[in-house]
Amino acid sequence: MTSRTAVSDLKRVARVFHALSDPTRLQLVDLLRGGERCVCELTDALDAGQSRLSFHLKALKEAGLVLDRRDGRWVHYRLNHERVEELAGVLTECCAPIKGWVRSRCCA
Amino acid sequence: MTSRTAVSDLKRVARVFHALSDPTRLQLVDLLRGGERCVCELTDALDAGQSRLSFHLKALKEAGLVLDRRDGRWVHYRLNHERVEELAGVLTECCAPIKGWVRSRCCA
DNA sequence: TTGACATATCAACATGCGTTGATATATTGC
DNA sequence: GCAATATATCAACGCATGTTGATATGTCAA
Repeated sequence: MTSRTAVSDLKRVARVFHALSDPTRLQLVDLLRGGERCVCELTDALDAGQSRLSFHLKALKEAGLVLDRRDGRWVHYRLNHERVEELAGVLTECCAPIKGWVRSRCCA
Repeated sequence: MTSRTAVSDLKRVARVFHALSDPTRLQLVDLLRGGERCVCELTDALDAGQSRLSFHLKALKEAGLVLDRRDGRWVHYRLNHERVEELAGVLTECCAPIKGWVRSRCCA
């Protein structure tokens, strides 16, 4: 046994981290901390092109980090707090050192 | 004021998240949770090419997520728990909804 | 000093990602 | 239905990233 985490899980987690690996998307997440926002609000706040925002919102949505809701001609996005919390948990686990884990010393 | 977080910070954070956006690197982080490991142990565990591992370890190192230590002809890598904890903090902040933040409704 | 070993770096390549501008798809009000 | 508005998707482009195999660097042992 070399690892305690399935590779398929790692791929999934990697995709979520990738969604957070872009400054524009982090700005979006930051804005959404304040609550639900429609795309036009986000476009104004970031002063970014419409297709560009749409691209990044899609990336966040596919990673499960945000949820959307159509309201008439507008679409509102909000943080998926559960998923963000889950991800924070993954990182917190890394800070807790594993005890009783047999060290395989290949080199002295 | 559109955001509460400086863009320069976002770029820095984005780079760290990017380091975690690859399954191989997540596997490395997972292995390092068990403590310090030399490169040959990691190469064995992942059954990966040597230059490939070196590439990914460099990425983690430049993101500040791991630290290295030369010991004779071997190099040992370990998690930088402080940095991982810091990143977990960034995510935890996102889960705490911001109160008293005036909503700018551009659309009803 | 020479040879073996551990690790890092490099060059070349293929693939993926983010940007932009154009077009498509709702939805509303007239 | 038609025009206007909000958002999504597409195509094309350039750039970054991950992989591989070859080479360089550093360290030890004989």
